[in-house]
Amino acid sequence: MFKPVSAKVSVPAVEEEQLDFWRQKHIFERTMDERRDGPRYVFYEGPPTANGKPGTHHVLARAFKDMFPRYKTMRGYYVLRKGGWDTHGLPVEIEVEKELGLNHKHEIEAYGIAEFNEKCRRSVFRYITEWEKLTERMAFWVNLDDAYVTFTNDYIQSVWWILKQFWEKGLLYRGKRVVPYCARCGTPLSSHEVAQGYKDVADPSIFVRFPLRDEPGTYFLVWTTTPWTLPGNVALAVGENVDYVLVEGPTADGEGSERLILAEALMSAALNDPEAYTVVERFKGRDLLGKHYNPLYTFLPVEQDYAYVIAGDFVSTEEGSGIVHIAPAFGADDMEVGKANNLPVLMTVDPDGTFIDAVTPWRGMWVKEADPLITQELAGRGLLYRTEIYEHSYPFCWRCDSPLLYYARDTWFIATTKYRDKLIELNQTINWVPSHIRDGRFGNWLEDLKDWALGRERYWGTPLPIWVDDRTGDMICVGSVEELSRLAGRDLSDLDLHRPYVDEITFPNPNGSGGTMRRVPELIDVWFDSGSMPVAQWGYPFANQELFREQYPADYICEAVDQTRGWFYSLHAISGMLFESVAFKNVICLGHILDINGQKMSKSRPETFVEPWQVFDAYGADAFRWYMYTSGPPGEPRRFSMDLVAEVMTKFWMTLWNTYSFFVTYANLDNWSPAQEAPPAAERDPLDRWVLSELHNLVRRVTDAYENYDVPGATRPIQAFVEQLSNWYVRLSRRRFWKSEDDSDKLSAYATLYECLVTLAHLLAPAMPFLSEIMYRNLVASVDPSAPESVHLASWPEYNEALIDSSLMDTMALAQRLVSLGRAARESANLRVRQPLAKAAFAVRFPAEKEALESLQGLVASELNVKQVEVLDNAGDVVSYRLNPLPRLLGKKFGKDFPRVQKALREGDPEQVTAWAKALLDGQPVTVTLDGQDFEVMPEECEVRQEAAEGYAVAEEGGYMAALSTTLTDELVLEGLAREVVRRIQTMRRDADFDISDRILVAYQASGRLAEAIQAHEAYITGETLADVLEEATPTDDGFTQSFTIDGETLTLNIRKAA
RNA sequence: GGGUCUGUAGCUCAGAUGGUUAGAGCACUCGCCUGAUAAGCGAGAGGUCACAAGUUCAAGUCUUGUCAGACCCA
Repeated sequence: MFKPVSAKVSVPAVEEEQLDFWRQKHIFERTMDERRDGPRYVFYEGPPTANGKPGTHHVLARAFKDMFPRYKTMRGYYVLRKGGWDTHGLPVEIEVEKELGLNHKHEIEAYGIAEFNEKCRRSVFRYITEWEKLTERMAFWVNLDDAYVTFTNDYIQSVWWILKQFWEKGLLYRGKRVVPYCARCGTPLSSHEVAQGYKDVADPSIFVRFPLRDEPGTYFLVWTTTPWTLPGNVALAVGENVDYVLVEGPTADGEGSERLILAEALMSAALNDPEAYTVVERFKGRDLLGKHYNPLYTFLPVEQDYAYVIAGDFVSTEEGSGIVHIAPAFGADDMEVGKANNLPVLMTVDPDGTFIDAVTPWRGMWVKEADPLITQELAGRGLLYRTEIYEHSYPFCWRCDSPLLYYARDTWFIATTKYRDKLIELNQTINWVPSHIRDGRFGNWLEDLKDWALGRERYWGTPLPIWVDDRTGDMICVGSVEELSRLAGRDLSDLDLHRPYVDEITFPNPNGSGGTMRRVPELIDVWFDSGSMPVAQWGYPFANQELFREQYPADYICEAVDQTRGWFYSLHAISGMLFESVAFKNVICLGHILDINGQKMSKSRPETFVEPWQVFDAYGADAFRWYMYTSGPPGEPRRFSMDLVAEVMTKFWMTLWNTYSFFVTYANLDNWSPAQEAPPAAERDPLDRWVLSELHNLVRRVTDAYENYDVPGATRPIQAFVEQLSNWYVRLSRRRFWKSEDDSDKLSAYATLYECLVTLAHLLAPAMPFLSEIMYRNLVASVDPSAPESVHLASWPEYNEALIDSSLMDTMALAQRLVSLGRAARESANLRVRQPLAKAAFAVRFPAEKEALESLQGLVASELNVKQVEVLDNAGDVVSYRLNPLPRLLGKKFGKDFPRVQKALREGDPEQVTAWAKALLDGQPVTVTLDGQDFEVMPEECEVRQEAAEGYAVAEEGGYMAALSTTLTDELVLEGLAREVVRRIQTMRRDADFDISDRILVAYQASGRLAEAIQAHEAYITGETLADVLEEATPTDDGFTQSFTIDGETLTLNIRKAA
């Protein structure tokens, strides 16, 4: 006996039961323990930060992370799933600053770095319980008890070790980098801080004349919105392929003429009075390269050559003049072309945002305040051409609201560019899903690789382990606590490796002749932390050397697509530079979750915001997960709402549940068990053979999809199969289960449906861990003591090629199509399905289909409730023909002539068409002659459509036709009425809440033809309704009584349970 | 400003290699069926396949451009 399964079910309740079972039996731990000798499959968990609540997008990522470890476990692999937490970085600091009401770095230092960092450490796990609850509830199996945590000394020490490897390879260096910088707060801002602070503002912008050194009276016309950067100017940039012009026009005072160089496309926008100028010469940007101009200012000494024209691919002809002023200290592009051309960096501004003393006219002045004064000063020298107001969006500090400056700071870099070719080469071996990421978003990023700016001037993070001699500048990179202890001359194994404690460690220069070594103030980028996890999660190389080797690199990782430049990159770069190996072999990049309107889901729009727990509580985790897998390609953004999960519930979860419930109900009634012998598959009913063929084909498809990391391919076909199983196989087989004789057909039906359900439980296990477990435990584990206790400990199913019969599958698809057409024909003639008809005739497209139809005629006949099924008879039933040449075949064959041939066949003379049609149906080729040219058409190249004669109800689609004979004999009418009576008794049984196996007594009173029908079909009616007695009698008060009118006849029925 | 991706019915999505009259599910209307079902079946309505040019006998599909959205970078 199986445990009874009610069709009514509370999904969250049954899922909670499974959670209890897994907890009590330690199933998750056992998925690893029992596979310990298996081959390794390695999954890396991209560490989330637990200082915010997990949301729907986390369910998405975790659902995708979970399925492959589960699948591979079922394939016999040992899959260690170590969790991890990302704990350092600015987002954590910002939370704590808010909490403490701190706004500036100096306030943090006044508060105390030790206390501040202690707050950070504690705040990291603020929502850890929420994360753990969510992870468990959705059944993401990852080991959180033994998770790696990036703030531990062991982790930091491994990161230090990596940095030291890079140091020894000469990859760590100090250089200048332009960063968005708030001068008032004295700190650079990270990109997400900058993104918060954009505002639309109107700034003054100016066009300035830069006089050519060798051509007096000629000027470059240059546009800028930041006059304060002009004292830092060292070059001008042009687009090499942009068209430029030299124009001549009047000077401002109208007393002479001057010559200006600017982009041709911008003449009308940039020139004061474009009509007044004439073009003297045209050239490309590249013709201007190297031309010198006289610098506007010379506040700082310069040794190398400068103040000439260079090429910049960022030069735009959308606005300005097409000639861009370059100040490497104050722009990222500027810095880059400056480096490339060996230009100086003129640092004219102090870190507090005021001009340095050397800039004498404006020394000590806040740069933005100096803007109008500089403009004035240029005007005084006749170099100002024009001023205007420019509206654009500009970033402001989100804390203090002052405008950010782009400002060059000294910082530490990793020379990733030295490994660029290696990283590109390694990337080619990674399987990216979707595949375009490899050479697109990620590949482009590697092509444009810049050195990794590693340093952060902050507090809560991994300290950069470089100590500098305060006298000689000698540097040491420390790679372990042991090494630091040795240098400091004392045991530091208990030292907290964070600031401020690590800053307090100083020591004399080990070369004996220097001063004191002190740590540099920087921390490192948190992305370096998470990218180090393949090594640092094990504390390698200080511990777990074996484990590391066995768990590197990862077979599979999965995160959202924004990690392309985040974790995916940091993993890849560190791994490539450290080991010249990839860190991961397969990766799925997920698109983002959007709300139902296609906008980013936000709590500020509560009507479209969905919390994960709402979904778990309403529909459970399986339906939630299933939606994520099946709703579209993984890399695409997906819209999300409760209703979409509800659809999964009714269309898939419930359909499968009820098929399962149906099976268990009848198997228990019949005392069936899987131990009972059933006929071999080949000897079973065609319906059984068909569904088994579909099943084994499904196993093949799903397995292939899993092997290719194709998630929709591993899930959507299961849904389609379940639909077929429920609405075709079970619906058509129902009678086989409730026939009372224990014959071999019934055993075949049970064995077939059982195999389908058990196989489905396995195929679904990685995607729907709950429902698959419920089914498996009841159908398998409860009856077979030797079977694994959980489906997640079981083996993945194998398919049997011999059972896959593609012609049977085609045949069944044809039968379904013809039945559907037959129903449409009934509809058109208003013939209800309960009314039996004498005949259904079909037109099919190919001779093979004729045989197929014949092999399933019983099934088609019973579905359509007709006595006879046949293929249309050309002689009698068909009145006309139409021809439909098939473009796929004939288009290629006839090329340009195809449209003419097509027209001739489709719209030709009816007599000719009939002759052609008959020939084609006989398998003969026909020849179409057009303008003396012959075109031979083979039977398979042209479809023949047939139209039925009078007396048929007809429906047609795509070359197929169903024709139902509409003539009703007395006999058919009586049979139809008997079915009406059966249906009404069945409805009454159900309304009376009888058990499906209860036997009943029926009394009736009926008029005319109804009475006749009941008498004629008494055995049929009693058999269908489990009636012991069917007698004409006056209804008593006993039992249930109801009256009906059917086709004008009256009927009163009384039913009660038999004793 | 640059890169990658996307745009097919009111909604969610399918539509190798160009080829018949562009499909499914949901939702809506009408009808049917029901000893498993939160169900099932049939019909109706709903599409200038974002737009425009081009290649081709033939374009949702290929090319180019434009527009819109998402993400990343600047």
